[in-house]
Amino acid sequence: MTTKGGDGVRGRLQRAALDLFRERGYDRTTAAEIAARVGVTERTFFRHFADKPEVLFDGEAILRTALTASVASAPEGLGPLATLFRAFRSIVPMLEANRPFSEPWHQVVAGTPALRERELAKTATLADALAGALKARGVDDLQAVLAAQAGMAAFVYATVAWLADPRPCLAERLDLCMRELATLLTGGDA
Amino acid sequence: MTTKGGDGVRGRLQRAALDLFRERGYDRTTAAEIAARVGVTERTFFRHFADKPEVLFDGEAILRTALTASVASAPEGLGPLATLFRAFRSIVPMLEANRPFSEPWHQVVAGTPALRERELAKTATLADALAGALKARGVDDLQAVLAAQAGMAAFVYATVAWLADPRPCLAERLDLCMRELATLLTGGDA
DNA sequence: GTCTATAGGGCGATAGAC
DNA sequence: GTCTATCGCCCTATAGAC
Repeated sequence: MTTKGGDGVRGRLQRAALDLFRERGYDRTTAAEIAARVGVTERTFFRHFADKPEVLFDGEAILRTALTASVASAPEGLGPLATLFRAFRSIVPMLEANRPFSEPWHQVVAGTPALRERELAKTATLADALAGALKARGVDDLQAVLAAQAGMAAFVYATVAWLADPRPCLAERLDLCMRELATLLTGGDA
Repeated sequence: MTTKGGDGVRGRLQRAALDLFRERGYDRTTAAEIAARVGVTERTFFRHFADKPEVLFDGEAILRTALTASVASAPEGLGPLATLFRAFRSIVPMLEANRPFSEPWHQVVAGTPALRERELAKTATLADALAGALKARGVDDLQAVLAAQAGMAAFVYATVAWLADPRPCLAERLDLCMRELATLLTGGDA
């Protein structure tokens, strides 16, 4: 859900924002202060980001691209959930490389209602994209939406737990969540 | 996710807000205008609702109370998903009675990014509460969270489809979504 | 209730890249 | 010349402080 950001103004704004949110808290930090730390004006901040929360949510688009590409290239005949888990596993290295940035990022987001709300919106966008990618493979609408929602829930659970404690590793946690999901759906008497 | 609201100032503010959002759109409507239509000041609006979007999201607390009560009173030994579906079925009459209000409400919310974001937050709160209610019955954390998320996804899908088209009825749509959830895994090898 | 700071949009001006 | 990034200033509505 995050990325380090490049060397341009945009990336520097993102890192300055995270630093300031950690120092003073999200609502005690103004967009003008973030901009000032980077040496640009408040107006420039809002040209890069539609609103204040958006400065911390650049990463969703990257994850979305990687995950939908994986779904599209999955072998024929693989079931919807299995296809999704293959996709999640494929981005594990990316997430592991990004952990030093994701860890403080997640702490700030988790502790700030306005940012949690935006995170939910981004997660929903991602789930929608995954459902769409499944539909492109011939999965029907309802199945695609349910698989994407359930799969995302497992992915988020695994990721959050792993950010709180790196052991066991993310791949192991993902496998565990996926298996629990399977037993939930088949084992329970609905 | 909604309620008609009573005859008090609060309920009248909610209905005035929905009307105005439909007439002019959400962002072309100010909190002061909503207050004025009801005959109170802007300050009174913000005494009742923490922020502007909140005026349309009173219903979540009511649903949450009803659903968690149903989960708590479910028969022993019922599986997590079955427990949730029993709860969803129990509120079908309430939702059907509220349909005349929910239908325009959903159109406004679906068409307004700021409101969709708030709706996701409310849905997440509801899912958290359901996971908590399952845990109180002895379901372990991961299973409870996954069941609550998957169940909510099915519930939302059924409700949205039913708001778009009343036939088949909500109860039938719910049953269908629940059954599809169970067959998610059988379609492919996870 | 009143007063105020901040979010965030509109618009034209400026400066460099090409 | 155009295109793009930034600035600066004006504005209103939100929402918190008093």
